Amino acid sequence: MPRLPRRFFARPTLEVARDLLGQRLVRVWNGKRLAGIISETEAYIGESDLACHARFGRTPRSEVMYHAPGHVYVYFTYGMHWMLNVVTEMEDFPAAVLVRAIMPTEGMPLMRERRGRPDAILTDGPAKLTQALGIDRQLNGHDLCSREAVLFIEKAPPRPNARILRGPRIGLGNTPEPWLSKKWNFKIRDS
DNA sequence: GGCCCGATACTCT
DNA sequence: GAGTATCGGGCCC
Repeated sequence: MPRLPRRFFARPTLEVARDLLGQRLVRVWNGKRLAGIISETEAYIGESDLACHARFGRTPRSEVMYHAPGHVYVYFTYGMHWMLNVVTEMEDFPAAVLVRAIMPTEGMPLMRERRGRPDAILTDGPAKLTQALGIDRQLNGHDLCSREAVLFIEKAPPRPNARILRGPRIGLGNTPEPWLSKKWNFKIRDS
């Protein structure tokens, strides 16, 4: 299956977040493929979105969100976790989709080694999947659409039985309304 | 299944 | 100095 082209990401963030569900996230590590089907995403859109890291404008951390669509924004949080985001919309407009969960399909032995936990909880959270795939600061700013990418997203066959659930974003804590309640979280529920 | 809590270090008003 | 786009362990159903 072909890789998603840059124009896929150069669209409204909510559309990208929804359409990323069911696609295959691939990490190439030492020539081996680690992959999984994206099953949960979340949109963060612009400086006015008070849950978005660009709410303070262009800073060293948020810089990558202002880059061209198809780049990857990887950030560190809670003193120990890495989060994977895909930059969307047009260059200089800061927006991204957080990948919150994947269903593992390839390279599970290495994922198990990295996680040291049961298969059922290998990649079912944003920090779990980065640990399983070996994604950290080194990949911040990486271009998913370049020929030499070691991280990219492949178009996967449609999932006819998949239902898409929408809800509020997770873990926003003190974020004020209306941002707290925006239904910008998307997930697949297979039936 | 659920709730509570500590770990941990980086970001920025 | 405060807050954080989380996880896992301990505990209780």
